Amino acid sequence: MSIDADIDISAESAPKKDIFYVTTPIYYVNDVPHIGHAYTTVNADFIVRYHRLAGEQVFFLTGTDEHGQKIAQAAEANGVSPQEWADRIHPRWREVWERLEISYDDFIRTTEDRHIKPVQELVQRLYDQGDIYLATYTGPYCVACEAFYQPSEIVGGLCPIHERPVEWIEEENYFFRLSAYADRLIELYESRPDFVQPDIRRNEVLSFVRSGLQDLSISRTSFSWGVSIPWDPRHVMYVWLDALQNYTTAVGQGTDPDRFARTWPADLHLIGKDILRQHAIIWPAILMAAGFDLPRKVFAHGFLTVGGKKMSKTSLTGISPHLLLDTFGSDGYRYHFLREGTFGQDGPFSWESMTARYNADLANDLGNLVSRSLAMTTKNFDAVVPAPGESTPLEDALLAAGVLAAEQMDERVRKLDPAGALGAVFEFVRAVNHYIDDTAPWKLAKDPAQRERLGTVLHTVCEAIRQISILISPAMPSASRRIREQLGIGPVDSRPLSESVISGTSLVGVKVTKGDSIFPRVEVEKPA
RNA sequence: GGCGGCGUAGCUCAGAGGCAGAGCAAGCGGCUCAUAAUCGCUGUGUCGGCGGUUCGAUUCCGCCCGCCGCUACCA
Repeated sequence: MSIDADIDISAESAPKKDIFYVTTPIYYVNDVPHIGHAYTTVNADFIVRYHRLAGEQVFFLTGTDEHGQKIAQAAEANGVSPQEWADRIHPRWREVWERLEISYDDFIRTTEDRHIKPVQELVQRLYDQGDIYLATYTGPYCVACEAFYQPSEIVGGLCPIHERPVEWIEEENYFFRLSAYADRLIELYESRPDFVQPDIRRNEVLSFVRSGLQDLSISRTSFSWGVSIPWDPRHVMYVWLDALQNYTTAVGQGTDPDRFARTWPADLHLIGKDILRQHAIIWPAILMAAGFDLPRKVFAHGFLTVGGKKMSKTSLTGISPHLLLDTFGSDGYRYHFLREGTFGQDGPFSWESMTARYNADLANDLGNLVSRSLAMTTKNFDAVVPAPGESTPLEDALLAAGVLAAEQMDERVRKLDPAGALGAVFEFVRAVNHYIDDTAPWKLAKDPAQRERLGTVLHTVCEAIRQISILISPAMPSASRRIREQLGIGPVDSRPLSESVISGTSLVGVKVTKGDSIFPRVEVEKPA
């Protein structure tokens, strides 16, 4: 026990993990952003903003993956160097994230020194300890995929994905001993069922690993646009080996031990289901080899479908985030992709359903609630929130509904159910509209004897809108801000919802300003 | 072929061994403060098909039909 006590003392001085760390994938600068990318990032931002709102310390990372053959090819086709190409494309991503109000704390680019150096150090270490070895690999290779295939997969000499001829390549490659980690990976999935979520993805990963793992080819000599292998510069790293490490290099891997200790492991790697294997198998194996802690959770969401079909690249790029942003704004955009469908499963996307949902929930229910409430406050009390008189069971019930919404939201965000979380908030919005109908303040206003009662009702409504402005802030930061401006109050505090939502009568005497509609209705016609 | 998932109201989806649910859309009514808004009321569903276990299954099991995912490196 005395030995333990000594350890405790030293542990006390060492920094401990105290930051909630969320990542998105880093996006390939080969592509311009489409709504699928934004789907991942918007959901991550919602989760992050919620945790910040609840008063937690958070670190939110996104970025761009800038190495690999496809980028070299794209650069060449455009007559510039790969680095120039990456420099030119990567702002396209930042622009979209700006417009979508993505509150990332850091944006990492894999071509930055702060990334490359620690990556090389770690890979060198894995080589030195025997996790990486040299071997000759021969097989069919698709340039577009940047990947070798199993001979059995090649149909008629064509790549199964791109349907173009594969090249038969013999290459001297470095390999990572992925197979050596199979047992530990299986143990990981079994002992921590939450590591890979949803369950269906966990099952896929588990059965894949159980079927046996081959070692992973982690270097290329056929092109040079990548992080070079430090002990053998003829080779550059396979993009995933480089890219995955963004999650650790961004938080101090090999450069800032204190920061690393406070941030790593990631609490959540949010990804699309297409890159599940890299995150659920390769990445943990690399981390095991490196001796780092493993992420707490890898969550793979589903894809958007269009017209009931899997979204193709062409249909995806056909729907630009900018087009939707022009019509619905960042709030409408974010709301739709958080609220519609079940996170984790594939879900349909259509302009019609997005418009319908926007008008029903945002314009009619919430926007109009703000509008009617502030109009009545303006008309009856010179735009100053009145002091409440005695409350009735109606007020008590509404207060309880607000508290319930906050509780349910908390529970559902932590279960990674954004749609459910917002569902709870909008149930409260409906309850407030209902309350106004029940109390009929426009009738009270006609009877001078009911002046105090009218004050109670309008105070209660304004207070409820204040609560709503807090609850929607992770989903719709701009709308939250605009509502609070009209209410005459400042930005949302960062503290537990139980405190901020239930904070009583702070609005009395505040001057409100009925401004522009928070959510103007959108016509159904889709722009050409 | 192997492993797994899905099939519930017009649409998107919840659900659970014991009287079938929500939101949207639709219809009717109320109200008039508000963004033709809000509030109330109203449906129809052989809960994919056929068997089995059970006092009782849409929920558990088997088979079948139809979609889909994974099966070595595409958000």
